[in-house]
Amino acid sequence: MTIARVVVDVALDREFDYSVPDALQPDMEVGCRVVVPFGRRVVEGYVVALVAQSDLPKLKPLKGVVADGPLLSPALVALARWMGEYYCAPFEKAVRTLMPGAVRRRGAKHREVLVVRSVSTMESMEGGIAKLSAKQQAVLNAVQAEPGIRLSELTGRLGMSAAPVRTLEKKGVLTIEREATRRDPFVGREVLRSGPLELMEEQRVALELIKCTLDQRKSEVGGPRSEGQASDLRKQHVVLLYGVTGSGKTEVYLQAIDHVVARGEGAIVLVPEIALTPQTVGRFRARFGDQIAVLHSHLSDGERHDEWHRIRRGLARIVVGARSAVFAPVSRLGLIVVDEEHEPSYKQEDAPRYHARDVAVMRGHLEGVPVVLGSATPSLESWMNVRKKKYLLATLLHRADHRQFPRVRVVDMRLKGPDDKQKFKVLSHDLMESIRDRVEKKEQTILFLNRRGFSTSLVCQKCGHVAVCDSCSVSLTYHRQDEHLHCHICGSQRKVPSCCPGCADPEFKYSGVGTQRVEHVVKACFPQASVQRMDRDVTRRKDSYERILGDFRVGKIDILIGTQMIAKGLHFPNVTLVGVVYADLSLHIPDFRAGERTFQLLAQVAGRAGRGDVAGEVIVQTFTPFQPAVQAARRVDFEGFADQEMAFREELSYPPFAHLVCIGLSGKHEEKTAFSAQTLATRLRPLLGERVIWGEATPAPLARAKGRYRFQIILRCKSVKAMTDPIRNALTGMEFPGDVRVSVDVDAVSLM
DNA sequence: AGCACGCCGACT
DNA sequence: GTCGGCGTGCTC
Repeated sequence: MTIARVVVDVALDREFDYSVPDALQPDMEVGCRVVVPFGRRVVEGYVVALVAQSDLPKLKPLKGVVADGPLLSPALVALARWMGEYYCAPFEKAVRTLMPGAVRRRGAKHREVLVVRSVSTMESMEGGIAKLSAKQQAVLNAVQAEPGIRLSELTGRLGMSAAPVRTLEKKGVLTIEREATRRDPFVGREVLRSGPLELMEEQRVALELIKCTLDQRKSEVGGPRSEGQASDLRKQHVVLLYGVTGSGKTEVYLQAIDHVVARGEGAIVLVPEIALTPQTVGRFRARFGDQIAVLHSHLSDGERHDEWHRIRRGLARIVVGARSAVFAPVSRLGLIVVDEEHEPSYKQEDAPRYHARDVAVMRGHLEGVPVVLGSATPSLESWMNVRKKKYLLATLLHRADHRQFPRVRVVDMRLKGPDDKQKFKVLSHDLMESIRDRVEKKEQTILFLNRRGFSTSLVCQKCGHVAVCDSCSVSLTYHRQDEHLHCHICGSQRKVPSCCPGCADPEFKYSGVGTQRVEHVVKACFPQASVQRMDRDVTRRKDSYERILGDFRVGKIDILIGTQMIAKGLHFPNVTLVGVVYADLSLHIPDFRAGERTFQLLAQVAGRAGRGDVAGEVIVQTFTPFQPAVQAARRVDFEGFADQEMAFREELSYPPFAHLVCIGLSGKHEEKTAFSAQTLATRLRPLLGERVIWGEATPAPLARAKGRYRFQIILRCKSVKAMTDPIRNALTGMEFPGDVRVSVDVDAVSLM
């Protein structure tokens, strides 16, 4: 007798066994969607394994199999299993992660959520509004304040079960409905088709290497395995494509995909969320037309649902998407590309906290498919794998667009001599003159600063009081536009006080610089130039992102000031100057990767400058001019930087020389949370092997966020299992007081 | 997640 | 007493 191990839709972090009736036996496959009795109910789920034995003596029989075949391939089920195991997450959660919510519900073209609304006041009056209990009143107030609020959101916020809400529904005061979210199409924009470009020598070599791994796999699938010199190459299914900015990595991807598609196979291209712009997608659509499907977080559920099924049915063979697209149900997958593989946004920040690049490598391994990782500034993890000969390396050191590398100048911003006022100048003399020069020549300038707002903080000069967020341990940022103080962690905002809350003095001083301040200064210095700021505050309105970039492209804007979002992959030929206003910003975050981040950022930003005939210029303002990351960026020297940084990492057993696990605990009560962290650490410690380097339970660098206190325990070891197995053991059966939540972050990319 | 069960205080 | 509110535990 076969037994089906099933993960049910109703979220329980468990698997359930059912016996399979003979009649259903033929249709039974791993990945099938099935209907099962569950308590007094009947629910749907997925078959994740077929086994012969069960721990339980009596099993209920399966009710049925959903007709349209398995939604998950066995390879994807295996991938979920690995993911749950490796990232210390429940298997059930991993399975759910493989499927967009929009797809999970059968028959529905839309995802449905439980949404609560109050019935119109007239009707609820009949029910007698006076008779409500305190809890019910609280529910009603919350619902009236926010009609259409999600049930889960409501109960979470009020800290109660769903029972009072259901009671109110019975009374007819509220309605709880399944709400369907919007429909389909992605955009009505047409794209001009274009053919392949001619490759330069380096690109050709890179493409050949990728094709070689592709064909290797083909022969492997086709015939019996032949041992020999080829086996080395076969094991290495990952190619790191290290190519400087402008070296034409994308063209290599496109032609590799072409090769795959010609064989009737599909491909997945992962792109960082922030780079998933219409331009990027357009480039792929121009080459492959309707064969392209997109998957990213800005799609509506309906759109995601439709794209997903287009992929599954083979109507679209090539998927371009962000992180979660690594799970796209491409049948006959032939290639996975991870562009900008070093990007931290590939890490999911809630469970399962997977890294899409690493999942891609694992999926490639499970499905016998090559994986191409591309970057101008590879992660040290990938670089290490190249050194250890686990990955193959293809290098593009020349620019395909024949642009010259920009000249990078580092400007020392430290105060010299007593004449200097104790004042941080936003723009140094050098940068100012360079901008003036471009404005006169009608060339364009980009100014980069990785911080929004006007000033970092509001400081009282009398008593030193600093405006701090009530629920997060960060100082508030002053935004000039609305005269408000904003918290960049929780998003709360308040009016600027008229006098100091500490000593009632009306004198305030703003310190630190944000993009708004830069905009202000630049506008004052160059009144004749047209200046535009671009950051999350400006871009919130839909389409403004594209509009600004459009204006910049056609030359309506002379100087563009912005954060991260202008640093990535955008290419404007008339930009001949890039200024980095304050390079140290990312250097001072309390994270061992600060140097790596800074180098990557500077290298990316520098890549924006220069065109064929005019060498671009990059001016980097810094207070730490001799910092290795800054110096390496000046020379555009990734390998030199990697050598130096690797030595430091090795000495301290940091990644990539060990894996790092960060256990995070958060809660509203500081003592309870701290105590939980200490208890967990004490319980965990004796379970850890000698090879694990462990830290004490300490407050996280961001000690409080959104009203929750945060503590962490950091472990390092060459073996992930040596950490996750003890963690799982320590955690089982452990109860935490109040609202204390625990998260386990394997290969954490941010330790904030 | 949803459905019973059973314990509580507030009323006929 | 009984009834409704609401926390708790279970689902192969």
